[in-house]
Amino acid sequence: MRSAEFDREHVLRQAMTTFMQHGYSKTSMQKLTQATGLHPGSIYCAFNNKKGLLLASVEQYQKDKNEQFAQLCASHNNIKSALHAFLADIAHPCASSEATKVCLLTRTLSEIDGQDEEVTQVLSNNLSAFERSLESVLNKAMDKGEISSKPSAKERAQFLVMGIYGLRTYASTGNDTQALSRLSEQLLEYVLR
Amino acid sequence: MRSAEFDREHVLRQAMTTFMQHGYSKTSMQKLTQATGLHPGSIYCAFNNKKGLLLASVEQYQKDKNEQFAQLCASHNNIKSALHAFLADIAHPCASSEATKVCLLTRTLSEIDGQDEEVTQVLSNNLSAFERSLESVLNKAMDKGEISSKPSAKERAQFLVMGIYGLRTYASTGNDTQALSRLSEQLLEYVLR
DNA sequence: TTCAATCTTGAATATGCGTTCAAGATACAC
DNA sequence: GTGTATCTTGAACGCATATTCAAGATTGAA
Repeated sequence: MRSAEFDREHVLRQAMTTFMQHGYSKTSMQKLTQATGLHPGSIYCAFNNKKGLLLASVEQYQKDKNEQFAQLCASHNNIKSALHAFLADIAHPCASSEATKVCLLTRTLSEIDGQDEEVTQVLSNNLSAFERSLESVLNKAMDKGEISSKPSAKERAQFLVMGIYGLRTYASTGNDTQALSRLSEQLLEYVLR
Repeated sequence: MRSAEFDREHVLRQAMTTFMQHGYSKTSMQKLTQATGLHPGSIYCAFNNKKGLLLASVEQYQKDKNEQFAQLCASHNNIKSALHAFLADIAHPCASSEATKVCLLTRTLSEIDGQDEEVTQVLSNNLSAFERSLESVLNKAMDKGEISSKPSAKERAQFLVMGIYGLRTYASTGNDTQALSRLSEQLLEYVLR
């Protein structure tokens, strides 16, 4: 026997960055071999094809984002400061030109829309899973009496998710940092009203 | 002499629909020749290249959207019903599977991001022009005393635009019509607060 | 040390793409 | 009616792409 030589997580993080930077279709296999250090044959052996590598990258992305979010929640003792930090983490890179300014899930979903049912499903599922995890955080805040129960956690979570999508797109139309942070504030104010 | 035989506006509307349906890079010249009825040579003669056809389509799209918006504003006597109708026009196709469910400007911007400076500029300019026209409508509503002047027209317009971007992305994650119209309501409520 | 199982390598393949261009068709001026 | 300027046509071109595969390299067990 002989085991694979590459570090799967490392490869997937390099791949996801490349996908975020150039989008799915403009990320050529050549770019992927350069970014990951793997040769075409190895990629095809480990992930079937380009789409397989995308799906594996998406899985890794979601895993990383979930961990980040859990840590962020653990390090704040009230929902307002937690979500404030969360939105700042989104808005700040948005105004920069880093690859991480976009969301792998929404960018790919928008690009792939109507082209591949499987990828669309996976992305949608991951996005709604994250909405539910926001909902659960809001529910906990209700239990602790930090926010009222009148607009339900679900409604709040939906509006927040919509706002995040909007923020990201808004940021891509030109980096008005001032407006972006003002919009984040207003969004948070409304969600925690 | 001899004049061109095709109807430019018709051709551009067919092209823009194709671009909205498949995205820029997956819209092949073959698809465009089928959709427009023009042969490759004619397209290259009239629009230089694929990118030129995109830019011309974007111009036509913006012109059409501006006309629609002006008519919509003219047919409502208060801002609330006007914007309500406007959001409904956005949200309803979003929940369907028509090509018009996406916005040519944002979809293309997201796909092209970081690849072509000229297209990025044109799209961003068009989007902020539309934000300003929303701002102007809000200003008129202030003059008529329909809304207070406290959150400025600019701030309201920015939040509304962010919300529209968010609505569109939210819609693309799965067509929960119920949630979509509820989100529209909340958005409107907050913008006209 | 030997051998076979497995992984790595990267050139080769087939396909689809945007673009060009020379030949043919057409319309208008005279 | 004739000539010419212009438009239309679509086959052909070069290029980039995703994918394959057979040869070479490496591992670990016997």
